[in-house]
Amino acid sequence: MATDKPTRMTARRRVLLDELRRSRAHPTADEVYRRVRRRLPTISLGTVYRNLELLAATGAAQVLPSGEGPRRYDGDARPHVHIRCQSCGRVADVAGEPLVDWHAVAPPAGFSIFGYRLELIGVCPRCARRKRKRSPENNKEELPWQR
Amino acid sequence: MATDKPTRMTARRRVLLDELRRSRAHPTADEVYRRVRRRLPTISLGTVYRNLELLAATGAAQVLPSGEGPRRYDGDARPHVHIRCQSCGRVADVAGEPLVDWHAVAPPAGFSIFGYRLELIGVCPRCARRKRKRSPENNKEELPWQR
DNA sequence: CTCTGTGCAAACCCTTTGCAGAGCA
DNA sequence: TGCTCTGCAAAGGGTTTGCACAGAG
Repeated sequence: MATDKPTRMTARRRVLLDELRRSRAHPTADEVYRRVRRRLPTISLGTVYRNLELLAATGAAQVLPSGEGPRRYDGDARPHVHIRCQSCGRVADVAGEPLVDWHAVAPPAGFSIFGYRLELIGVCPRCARRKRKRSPENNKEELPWQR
Repeated sequence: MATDKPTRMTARRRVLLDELRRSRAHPTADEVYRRVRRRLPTISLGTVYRNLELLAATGAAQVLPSGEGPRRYDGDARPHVHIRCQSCGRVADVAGEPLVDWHAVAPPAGFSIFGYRLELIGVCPRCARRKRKRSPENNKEELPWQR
């Protein structure tokens, strides 16, 4: 279950976390799976899901707060802001905390606010280039596990 | 397809939009479906999905920006902030724009920023009450289409 | 009359889960 | 040894889609 803490540091767990930390690509479970199979050819996708959730639950990694498409994971558990490419879904880290100030907002009666989810939206270099060259249509591109 | 504009105002389209506008509950497609069947008992869930996406694409409605769980729709297309209940997923409107200032942030080289997705996180009155009464466990509650 | 909209059901994508055997402490 | 972890495959939730017929303009 997602809320149980891992009690054992197994080989798969270690490799999974290592690969996640090596990547700056904020990969999906499937992308982690494909990459980690180089080192653990018999690992199963279910194990990848279980361990990513487990690592996130223990604070060793984090799940990206929402966004369209498949869930993305980040081996850097420190709180930081992300930017997501509108056209391909690629996610990158952003340096510097954007200012979010909600002291002037009025939540509906009875609601208490204790945080927020923020994600910047933009266009990644690759998609910007592609759009300039090709026609303004064709906004799809798959997201390879990069670096 | 999601990017085509509707060219005909059909009865189902009209009723769907009407019900969506009547609700303040930011319903999921399935919740819209259940409610709209009172007026259109033979409507199909597929039609609800198609039309909600279509209405959002034309600007008559909006899709809530991300969040866990099923997609939610809003009959009020004007930009405004939402707060989501951490324990039950219920969404409500927030009055007043929180300040988000990203001029001091540094996007990765080549990225251009053109917006953000922000959602406040909190606890709704119902869940706050439930937690006070019952034990601190048991965080699930289903989300009825309310109001 | 033509072309879009719709119901139906199957397909799809992503994620979770039950089970029996493998492996860590 | 005992309890967790894992692979496998099936199930599950939410959403999309192909098809043939119904309906708007």
